[in-house]
This record gives sequence, C-alpha cells and structure tokens, in this order.
Amino acid sequence: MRTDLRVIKTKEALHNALLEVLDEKSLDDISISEICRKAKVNRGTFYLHYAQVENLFEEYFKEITADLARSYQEPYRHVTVLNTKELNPDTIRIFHHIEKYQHFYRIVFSKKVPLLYYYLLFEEIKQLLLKDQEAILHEEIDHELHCSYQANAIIGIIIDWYHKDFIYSADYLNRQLVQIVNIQSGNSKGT
Amino acid sequence: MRTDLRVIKTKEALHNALLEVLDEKSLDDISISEICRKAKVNRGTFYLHYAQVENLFEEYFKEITADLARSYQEPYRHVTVLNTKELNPDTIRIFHHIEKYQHFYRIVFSKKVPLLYYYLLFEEIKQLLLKDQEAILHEEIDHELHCSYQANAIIGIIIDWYHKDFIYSADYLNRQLVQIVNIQSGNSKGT
DNA sequence: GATTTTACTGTACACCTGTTCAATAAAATT
DNA sequence: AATTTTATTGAACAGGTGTACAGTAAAATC
Repeated sequence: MRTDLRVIKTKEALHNALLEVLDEKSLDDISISEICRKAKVNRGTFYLHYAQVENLFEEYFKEITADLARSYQEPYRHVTVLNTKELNPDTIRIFHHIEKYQHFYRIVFSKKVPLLYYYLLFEEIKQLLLKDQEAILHEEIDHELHCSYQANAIIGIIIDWYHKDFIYSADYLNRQLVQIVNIQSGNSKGT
Repeated sequence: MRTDLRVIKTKEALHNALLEVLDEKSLDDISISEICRKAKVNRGTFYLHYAQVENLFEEYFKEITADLARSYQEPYRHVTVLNTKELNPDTIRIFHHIEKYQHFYRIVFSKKVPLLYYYLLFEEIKQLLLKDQEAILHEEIDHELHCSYQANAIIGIIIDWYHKDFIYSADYLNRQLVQIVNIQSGNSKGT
C-alpha cells in the first residue's frame, strides 16, 4: 500500500510543527530537535523520513510551485512568453504567484538557505517555457539553453524585487518585463 | 595597524586546511573542528574570524569574482553586451572565466550550498552590466531591473552548463548567447 | 479476530556546535 | 629592551547531530 496511517500522522505533525517554529525564527536556525519536541515525534523518526529540516520544508515548497504551474496554465493556454508580438502582460502569472506566496519566497530567497529551492523554482519556470515554446523553434539556438536563459532572466527580476522588499506591484513588473523583452524589436524598427 | 602577523598566519593556515579538505569531501559536510585540526588552530580562534565554514570559503570566492571583473574589463573596455548590433562573441569573457575556475563553480552551484554565493556572482555580473550600459538607457524601463534581468539570464545559461557537467565549450556558449540576444531584432527584420 | 508487517519509541554513543573565561604568548608600541 | 596591547589557547558547558538497535505498538493483511 502507499500510505500507512502512521506515516501520514507523523508527517502532518512535523509539517505543523515546522510552520509553528517558522513564525518565531528563520529556517536556518531551526533545529530538528526543536521540531520533534513540538510535534511530539521521536527524533529518530524524523530521520526515517527526512535528512535535514530543509527536506521537510522542500515538501511545502513543491506544493507551492505546483500552484505556480496551475495558475500559469489556466487563463491562457499555450500563450508564449517569448513571442513578443503577442505578449500580453496578463499572460504572465509568475509575479502574481510570487506576490501571493511572498511569505514563503522570503525564505526561499534568503541567503543562508540552500540553492536547492532556487533550482526547484528555476526548473518549474523552465518547464513551463519549454512546453509553451514547442512551436517557436529557432535554428542554431539550443532550445533548452534558450529556455534556461529566459526562465532565469525572469527570476533575475524576482531577485531584484526581493532585495527591494517587494515594493513593486506584480502588475508593474509584468509591464516592465514586456518592455524589456521588446527592446530589440523596438530598436530595429527605429524607435 | 591593519594586519597583525598572528591574524595573517591563522587565516593562511585555515585557508590551506580548507583547500586540503575540499579535495576529500564536499563543502557542506566539512566541519569546523576538522579544519581547525588540520590547520593546528584552536577552534575558538576560528570563531574569532568566521562564523561558519561558508564564511571562510566566501573569502576565496571573492578573490575569484575579482578575476571575473578584471578579465571582463580588460580586452574591450566599455563594450556593451546589450547593444546587440555591436555584440561580439569575444567581448563576453564570463563563460571563459567560469570554465577557468570550473573547480570552484562546481561547489558554488551545488544544491546544498547557501544562496549567498549565487548572490555574490549575480551582483558581480550585474555591476559589470550596470557600468557598461550607462549610455544605453531606455525610457520606461527601470535600468537596474533590466540589468538584473540580463545578468541572471546569463547565469541561467551557466546553470544549464553546470547541470550538463560543462560539456559545452565557452566559445559555443558565447555564440549561443549572441544568437539568443539577437532573436527579436532578427524576427522583426523578417528573417 | 488472529497474524504478520512495519512505523515508531527510547536509549545510548561519539562527535560537532557555539559560547564563555582566565591564562598565555606573541605581536605592536614606547 | 621594557611595556602595553591583543590574538590565541585550553578547558568546560549545554545543546544539537547522525546513527544504531532492541522493544513496542499500531497499522495492514489474512
């Protein structure tokens, strides 16, 4: 069978305990012992499921990036981000997603946290772009490399946003992204 | 005075010890105790200078990114990366720099390592772009946001490169980057 | 409902962490 | 060369880490 009731219960207890402690202190100085005390779970049991506190947090994070994929694909299906002519600020839901889960992304982008979360976010966005752009293939350009470029460029904007304490609105960043992506075509038209 | 001889000696001993241990195991499971034993330095002394093993490594990293800035500015001064018409594959020295210090960047990009190093690299590249592009300002586009976008896009390519175990040559990636940056202008010309 | 399977517990161990403090030794300053 | 300053040491502390293993209890299976 897939799910032993005992496993579900312990994992739930650990999840709740982590969320409780995350309100008090930052992820990097939460100890396994502390979580287990709060969850009333033996410390040995923790190691049966996870290796570090970070792995426990990872489970939350994956739920959240799942929401990213859902919200991205919902309103306009198969609308490309790179096909600049048709680029509509409303098609990009990434910034709104980050804004919505700001609390979590403050943790994900804090400098003491392992790179792992960054890669999870990167891969999620990259996969969305890869699917979206199956149609638009440029000769001589490695398609995957291109998506890595584009996905991480977007995260670059998010990093800037994070370092400025999320003062911009998601809508503003959408408009900026459209402007940036359109620079070259704008220039070559002579604007 | 700036530099007590004792400080220089201990730091040197710790630096050498770290390099020694890095050949045996990965950064994230090197203990402070181990480094101190090898360096013949009291553990308490370590904490007088650093808080974690990561802070010791950070000193190396900053030396390396200093080389990045040097090699970037040397061959062609003030040649822009974003002004696509003049973009020459030879002007971008970043990929060659990464290739040269591959051994270090394998550590920097490993998923267990703190995000801090990523930010150090990001900021370095962003600063290079910010200086380079003082001339080319686009109305309606936040200049800093634009550089964050561009800097992180380049790192996106590097991440892809890292995940493919650096199989591409730096020259190939330079050519790819030029192609990608030129996509829009190429399209609007009708190619 | 009885049996088998397996998740969890409690205890123990060697080691690492971060901090404190008086004693020492090696610098810098005079 | 004598004195002052300060980096380093060693020892000790409470707590965390990761692992192992036998015993227990709660599931799943029959």
